[in-house]
Amino acid sequence: MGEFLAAVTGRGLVALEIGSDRPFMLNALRARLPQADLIESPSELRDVVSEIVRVIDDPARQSQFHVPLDLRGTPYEIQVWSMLRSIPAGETTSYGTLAARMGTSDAREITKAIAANPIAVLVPCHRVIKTDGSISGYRWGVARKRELLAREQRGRPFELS
DNA sequence: GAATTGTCACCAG
DNA sequence: CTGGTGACAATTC
Repeated sequence: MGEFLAAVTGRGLVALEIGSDRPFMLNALRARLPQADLIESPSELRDVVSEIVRVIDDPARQSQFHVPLDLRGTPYEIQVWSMLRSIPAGETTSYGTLAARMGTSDAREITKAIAANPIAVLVPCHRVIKTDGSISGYRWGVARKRELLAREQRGRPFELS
């Protein structure tokens, strides 16, 4: 899937990026949290990383605990991200459906909020696809979105029409 | 699948 | 204000 970059604050996980260029990802992180003093400490992230690995490796199995998330965004974005977290593994929704649940008819408002999601996988924005069922875009590459969905579908292959 | 059209918040100029 | 632009949607071939 590529390299993962996880970052936590005192409140919880604040970023989870996927990519291939470590220095570039670090720069992006610094750009997003200019005030932050970055400390590399793999040992302190051990629990977080193990949960991420578990969610990716075996999405069907419910994860044993939840890493607290330090969601930073507009209230609207945070509300959208919370909805995403209620989508179970193996299921998908469309932008339009979420829009309706938020009371707007414009799927693009939702799209923007979702696209701003800083926490890959644990905020499952990859479970949102187009109304016709086709895979839409993904900040971290459509190929990764497809891979994540394929892994989640694998756990429940008989629900595919 | 691909192409076309409708549509609208957002942003740069 | 104008024009370009989307992690969209509905329709059509």
